[in-house]
Amino acid sequence: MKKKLQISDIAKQLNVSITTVSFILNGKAKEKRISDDLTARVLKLVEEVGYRPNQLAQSLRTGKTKTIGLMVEDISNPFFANIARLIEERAHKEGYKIVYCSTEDDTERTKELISMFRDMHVDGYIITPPEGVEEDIKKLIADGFPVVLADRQVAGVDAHCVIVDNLLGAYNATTHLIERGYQRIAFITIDSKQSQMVQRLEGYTKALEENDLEAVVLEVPYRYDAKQMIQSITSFLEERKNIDAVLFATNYVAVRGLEEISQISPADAPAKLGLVSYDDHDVFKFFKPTVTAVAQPTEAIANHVINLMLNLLGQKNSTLKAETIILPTSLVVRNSSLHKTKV
Amino acid sequence: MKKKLQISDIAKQLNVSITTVSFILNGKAKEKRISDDLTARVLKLVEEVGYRPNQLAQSLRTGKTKTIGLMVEDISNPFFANIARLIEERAHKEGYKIVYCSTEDDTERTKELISMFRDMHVDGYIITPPEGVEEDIKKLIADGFPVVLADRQVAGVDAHCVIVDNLLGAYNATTHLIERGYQRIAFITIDSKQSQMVQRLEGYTKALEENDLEAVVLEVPYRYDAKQMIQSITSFLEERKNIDAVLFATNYVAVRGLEEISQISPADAPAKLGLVSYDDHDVFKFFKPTVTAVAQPTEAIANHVINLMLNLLGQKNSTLKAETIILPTSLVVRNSSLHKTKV
DNA sequence: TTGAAAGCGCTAACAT
DNA sequence: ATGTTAGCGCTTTCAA
Repeated sequence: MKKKLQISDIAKQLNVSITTVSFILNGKAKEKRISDDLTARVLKLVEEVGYRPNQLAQSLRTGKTKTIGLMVEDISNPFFANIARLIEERAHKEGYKIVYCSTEDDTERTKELISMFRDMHVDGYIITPPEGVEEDIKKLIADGFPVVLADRQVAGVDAHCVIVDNLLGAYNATTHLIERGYQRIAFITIDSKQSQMVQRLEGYTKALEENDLEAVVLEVPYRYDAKQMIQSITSFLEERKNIDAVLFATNYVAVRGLEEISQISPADAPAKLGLVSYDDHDVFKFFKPTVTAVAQPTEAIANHVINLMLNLLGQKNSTLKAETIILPTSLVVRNSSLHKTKV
Repeated sequence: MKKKLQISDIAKQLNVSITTVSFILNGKAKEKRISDDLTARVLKLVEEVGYRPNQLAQSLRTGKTKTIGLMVEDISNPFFANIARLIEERAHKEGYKIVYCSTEDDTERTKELISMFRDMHVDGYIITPPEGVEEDIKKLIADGFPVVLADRQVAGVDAHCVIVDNLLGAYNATTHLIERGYQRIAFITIDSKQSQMVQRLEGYTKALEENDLEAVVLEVPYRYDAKQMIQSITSFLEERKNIDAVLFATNYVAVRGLEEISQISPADAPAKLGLVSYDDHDVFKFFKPTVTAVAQPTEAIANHVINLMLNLLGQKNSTLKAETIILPTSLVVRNSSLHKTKV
């Protein structure tokens, strides 16, 4: 076990004080008017012997860990995985580490994770909040921590936030289906009061109302496992044979729905049933027919989130006024939403 | 900003010394024969005021962070995402935090991540190593850190390791295709010398040799993006029209391959071409025909990995003899590998 | 049974 | 321009 070097070892070898080394290492050489020569020698030795400051000591002393906590709903969902990857990349470039985890949209779990992050002394929090964590987030903000919410808002919490125009996205998707001749369009979503879900429902409803069509909504409990979800969707569709199109509120519900749909009647069901899903997904490119999706601008979301966070982190007091950034979605038209009669 | 409580605040309020509180908090009350009454009072106050010890200070003092570093190839690949989730769950129960990240099989990136983990003072390392990190891992072990390798071995490194029987898995998959009447079976893999890939190739080759069939291998550069990969697979298949089955060495190559195959001739190509992929994937259930896969026992892998790690962590000296655990795979037979003539 | 005090390795105010 | 030194908040030895 190679003994860990300390700053005192460096200082001793060069016959200078610890302070001097510390200043140089922290880029304060100029400011403290330390000779260029000495600065160079210190840096050279540090490099040679591979000295690395003890981060724990640094953090204990400065109160900063250079770490950002990132909590997404589910890191194995490509939508969140992508955003996480992009955020991490930027953060690293700026000298921040990211520690991330999945909330699984579980209130208790999320509270624990927030508490864990506090214990770890992360410098900032990026969160896709489930329901029921309003108070915890308010507390975070009240305690002066930089907080950026992503993907969804939290009512009554004045936090920086990056979301997409969910209402418009769902509205456009629905309108698209109507334009292609579909008339009995169902909306299959989960039983969540999260802002993004509520807004999608509103967009769907609005489009139908404008066209004097009737809304048919199935809310599947979020906690249902794959099998239960499929079952639920099955009986819903069974009982409403006249439905001619489905808009799924989110990709994982759509994936379950597709499993179901491809089983009912592998050959012709997809042909008869119009399909659109919120959130794109790899599977959609493989399904027959390929599935139309409301794609979210993951890159833009990630960029705005990390920019906001870095700004807050740069601030002395995180007193910037809370800013909500709303990004547009785009409709990726594939084969599952062609004109009804054309199929 | 609520002021953070310290251990001294607790001590003061109860008129006892810091030491006493510390002992009690660390479960040494009995050992130090502190009165049950006092113990109870301290615990009660701690609970009431919500005191939480400063982990940074604790770690600095004890040299332990109760954190395990987990580096997988790609956290957004369901295979790794699953393993990571299971490991994290167990680790939490044992009081450990997991900080994870993706190596993307990039040597330099991995070295940096190892170095980052060292800086963070993680207590143990779980790694799916890319090529070229032998020395870094040896160093970790030499320096006395608990290290567990997963999914692949590293030649010349005597580390604890959990893998599957890749040779047998590929052998069985190939034999399965042969039994169903396929004769010109290609193996599409990536140009990696990682143990698991080499072993899969060996299994494929062995099965062919035993049946006097000829091996036809395409090695796609790992660095290729989706488009390049597809292109590479396209020309390979174009030039070898007589191929009647393909064994993909890993799921993401298979996904690219399927994109290609479904495009060449959406209708009949899949029917004529036998398909099996190493690693299961959601997409395989949706493809027409559904794709046969060599499934890895993710749960067992995760369990063995975390058990090994916890054992090492419990040890005073990590001098346990390095142990390699080899788990069996299973063949999930779907429609893409039915008997050739039956299709 | 409990307490005083010495660090863990670093930063930065203060002194020179 | 560089050095001395007091902590950051905790654990643990040694003493009482």
